[in-house]
Amino acid sequence: MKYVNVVIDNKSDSTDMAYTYGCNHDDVAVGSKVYLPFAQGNKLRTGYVVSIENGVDEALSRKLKYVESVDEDVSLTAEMIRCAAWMKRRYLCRHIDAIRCFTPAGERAKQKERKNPFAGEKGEPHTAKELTGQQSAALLQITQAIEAQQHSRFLIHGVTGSGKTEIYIRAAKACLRQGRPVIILAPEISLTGQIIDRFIGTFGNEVIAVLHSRLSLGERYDQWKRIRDGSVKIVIGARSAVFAPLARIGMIVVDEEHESTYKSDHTPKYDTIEVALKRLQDQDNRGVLVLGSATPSVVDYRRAEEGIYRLAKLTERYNKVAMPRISIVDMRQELKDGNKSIISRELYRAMEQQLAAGKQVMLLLNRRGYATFVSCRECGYAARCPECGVSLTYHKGSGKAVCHYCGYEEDVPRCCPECGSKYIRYFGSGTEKAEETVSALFPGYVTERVDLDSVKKKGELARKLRAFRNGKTHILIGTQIIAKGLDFKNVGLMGIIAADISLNIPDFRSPEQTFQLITQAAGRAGRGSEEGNVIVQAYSPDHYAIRFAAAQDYEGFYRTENQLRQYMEYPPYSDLFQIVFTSKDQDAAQKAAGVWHSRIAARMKEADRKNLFPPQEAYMSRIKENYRYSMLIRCPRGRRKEYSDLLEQIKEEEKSKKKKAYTAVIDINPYSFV
DNA sequence: AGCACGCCGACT
DNA sequence: GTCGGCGTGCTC
Repeated sequence: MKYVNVVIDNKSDSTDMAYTYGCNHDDVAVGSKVYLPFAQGNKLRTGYVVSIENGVDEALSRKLKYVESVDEDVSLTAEMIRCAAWMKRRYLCRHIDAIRCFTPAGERAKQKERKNPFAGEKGEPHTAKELTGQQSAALLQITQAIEAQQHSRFLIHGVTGSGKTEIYIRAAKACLRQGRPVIILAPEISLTGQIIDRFIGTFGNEVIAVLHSRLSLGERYDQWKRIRDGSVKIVIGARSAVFAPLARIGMIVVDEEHESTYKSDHTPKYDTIEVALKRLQDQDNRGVLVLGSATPSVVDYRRAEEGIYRLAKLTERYNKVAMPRISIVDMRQELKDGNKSIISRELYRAMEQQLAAGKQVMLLLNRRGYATFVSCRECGYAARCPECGVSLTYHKGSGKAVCHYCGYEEDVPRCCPECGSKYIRYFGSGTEKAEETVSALFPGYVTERVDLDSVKKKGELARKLRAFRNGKTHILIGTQIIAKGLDFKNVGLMGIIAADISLNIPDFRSPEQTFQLITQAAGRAGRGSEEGNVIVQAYSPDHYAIRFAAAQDYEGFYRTENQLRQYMEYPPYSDLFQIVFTSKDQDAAQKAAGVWHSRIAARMKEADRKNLFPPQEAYMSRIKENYRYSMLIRCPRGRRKEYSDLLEQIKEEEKSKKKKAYTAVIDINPYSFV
């Protein structure tokens, strides 16, 4: 007889703990999925074994119940259970929510036979390319680490077209030689076709599982089983593929590591790179982490500087293709010269020229988020919080400009405080008109728009991209969706309509995101043999993010941004904890936020109170009939445990409360603050 | 979260 | 009597 500690799979906060059961099944182990009686009634519930004990005390043994059966089909490994326990603490989520990340979706469909969706895919036949000196040097370090079977971490900083995929493939080969599987993560699997083709071409589809959002529940389950049973050696997928049921993982690659999609926005709100690191550090894996990006996040580049990652730089492009030419258009000057259109004269001329020469044009409309900011079209002034440095957000109701971090607010000025101009506006809307404007300006050419609204229908995105690839569409207007990873040979020009939109989103990362966006977008132009052109339109063309992006100077941008982060105490020099309170009852949400605020304050040392920002009504204050209040805590570097313990204690106290009229959701280092 | 218990009013 | 409404409290 064994005694097993089990986490029950239900949706309650108050049962978020391990319960001890007796178990007479020999095959039970840490990670086993078990069926057992729980609470009243004799219906069987599901649970997962998180630890095993030799005995229990007398009081416990009196109320002990027994595990009814063990489901060997879908049991997890001890390594997964260790990772889930770590996630529970790190992201302050329920234990079962962390465990569920590792379990197969779509079990209900598991009886049915389904075809293997990749069967018959040939992929691009692998042609071994000659590596550049820089590629060889990076690869050598990585393969040495793989062969030593030691945990280590790499950050590959490689410009677009420098051949990162080739390194991933050869490193994967080294892993497979050791008999160890690999995980390849990509920000969005629909844009990863070329990488998948090359992997299938190299390794064959029998050993590869591609996980993507279009898989049905049944297909998902089948893939999970293939991976768990050991026939799959390479898993390719978006962030959730980091939970793939592999044993002895040799390597996890995180391609385009700076992308925000690696941060989950659902519970648990995990950071994929942190989870990958945790799994690879485990004694059962001891694998290698490889991050790759042309524009590494400031946080990760700093870690490389500190020696937490080994840095490999790839500065040469394959075939010595020239980097694109980036020019900046000062939109303030356009206005002064009487051009009120969203298309500058320079962009118009360049489009005309490229289209006449038979080239295609892409226009990027980075209409991100819902927040509108206050800015002056004449001098580029944008209202910012004097304390937090982030853009102030315009609130229609009160007519005030508000800081989403600390709650600072001021009246929206009637004219610009810098130059006195009356052209001070609430920016952020009106960009929908771009398609209309462009179609009107270029009536002889076919224009299409690609954004989340226009490609909701299945297959719509693929159809539009195909039309552009075939040359049926001449001008493609789109949101971020078109800036990433796509590879069109005939694009002669990429125009960024309003770079200030991403520069002024109310987030400390806005300069970083702007730099990344311009750099990534620039990578879309001139993928063929010729040099590409990029035009960046901005009202604040002198901003360092835009200047360094145009100069294609990552290091310069990083040094400036890193200094600012240090000065302002933003990540990597702190972690930001966000707590969002939601309730159908506005009063209850507001009250809860106030109660948490004073409780946290009471537990903090006086010197730390400056890191606790007062709760405020969330900008999207009513989503689906719920009222939302949010609160931000800045956790200084090195004190993460202390701060999360504090929050865990408050969560624990709340758990025992009779009934709650609100829900509190904690997000560690969130990607959106609105 | 479920589910049962129990305390109350309404109905055979 | 006893059926069922939902408020309360517990789950190894």
